[in-house]
Amino acid sequence: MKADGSVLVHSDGGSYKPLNWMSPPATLRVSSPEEVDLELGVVEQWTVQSAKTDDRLIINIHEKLDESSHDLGVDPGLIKDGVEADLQRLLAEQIETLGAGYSLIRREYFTAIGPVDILARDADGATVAIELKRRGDIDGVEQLTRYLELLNRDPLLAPVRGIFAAQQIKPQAKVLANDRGIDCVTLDYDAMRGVDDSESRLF
Amino acid sequence: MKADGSVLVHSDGGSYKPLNWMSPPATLRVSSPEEVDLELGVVEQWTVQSAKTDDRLIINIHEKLDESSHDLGVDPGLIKDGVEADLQRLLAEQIETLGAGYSLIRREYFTAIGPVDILARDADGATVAIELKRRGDIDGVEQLTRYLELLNRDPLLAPVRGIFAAQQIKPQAKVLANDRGIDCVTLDYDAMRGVDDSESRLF
DNA sequence: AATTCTATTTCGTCA
DNA sequence: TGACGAAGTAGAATT
Repeated sequence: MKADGSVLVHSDGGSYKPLNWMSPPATLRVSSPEEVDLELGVVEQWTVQSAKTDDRLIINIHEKLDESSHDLGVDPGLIKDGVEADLQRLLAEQIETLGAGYSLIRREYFTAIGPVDILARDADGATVAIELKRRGDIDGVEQLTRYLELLNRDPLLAPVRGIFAAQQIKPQAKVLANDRGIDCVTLDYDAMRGVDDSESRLF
Repeated sequence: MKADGSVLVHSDGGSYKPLNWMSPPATLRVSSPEEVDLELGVVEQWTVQSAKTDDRLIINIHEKLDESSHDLGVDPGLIKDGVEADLQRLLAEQIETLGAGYSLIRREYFTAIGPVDILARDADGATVAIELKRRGDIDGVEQLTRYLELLNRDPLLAPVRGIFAAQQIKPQAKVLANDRGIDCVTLDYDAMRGVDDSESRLF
């Protein structure tokens, strides 16, 4: 039973799909043989009632092997690493994708308002801040703009150019970026991964 | 962890789908900080390796709240009740679906070689054995044939006719049934359920 | 918020 | 056993 009232009935094998279940939100009512007339051999009956619909899951428990409950606190949610992070790693490794003579300064360059995805140097030695997104939207351009304002106040770095790199850039974002003097680069993830994987391929 | 080596990582909410998992068959290797250099705060690392592919799921465990293991024996598998059982209950209640003057003797009439789904009496008082299937296949006809042979040896019941009832009957099964003098009846589950539900409907 | 589309899908059915 | 489609799909991306 999960904190939201959902209940999963699993077998001791097979896939991740339960034999049966009740989706949240739901409430559990436990009945003992003293309260309710249960089938012989049933020590407890669980009635899991969906809060939204009239669906209910009724579980007859014949034997209890173990019982324990733990408050796991607020669910931090699943953070999927691997897509944007991969893209960042690949671009850092293949920084010359952006142009000949580019060199990496560092990934995740921390600033007061957050980390810049990639900080690099172009062929002329000028600093370049790169914002990476899987899909390039206006939000990303705004974010990069804020970083650029901040970085350009640092005399050791200024002047800092911006590059907005994504697998796909929305027309609106492209217009906004150009308006602010930010270059746009469309990345070919498959090609980049191909270059990266070449050494581990069999043929 | 299930008996087949599969591992599910669940959050304390959300649906039945795990945050991450490894499908069976798989093997688990547990590493402690003494054996392997683990990140700070990680007390144990689980490596779940798929037996078929090179996929592996690596889990860093930061805190153990509880740990227990139970041998649940051979998985009896999921038996879905409600479809064939429902059909049997409905037909027993609406036995006249088979013809005017039919009456129920009993459901699940036990014999030495297994239970006959429904035993009834027709308008002429003759005994009728009914085999129910969702989809009528040759197997079902064979099964009913065996029951009929047995039942017809009982002088109190003989002669016993057979009816093969299903929502859908395969042409091959129909031919075989006719050849053995067994009648075929196609059942309309929705219509039968409609009749049954009429009293519990709001309008 | 509603809709469309993908999935380490899983699971059943049919050929 | 493999192909094909449905799922109480779930979950993400898009409108």
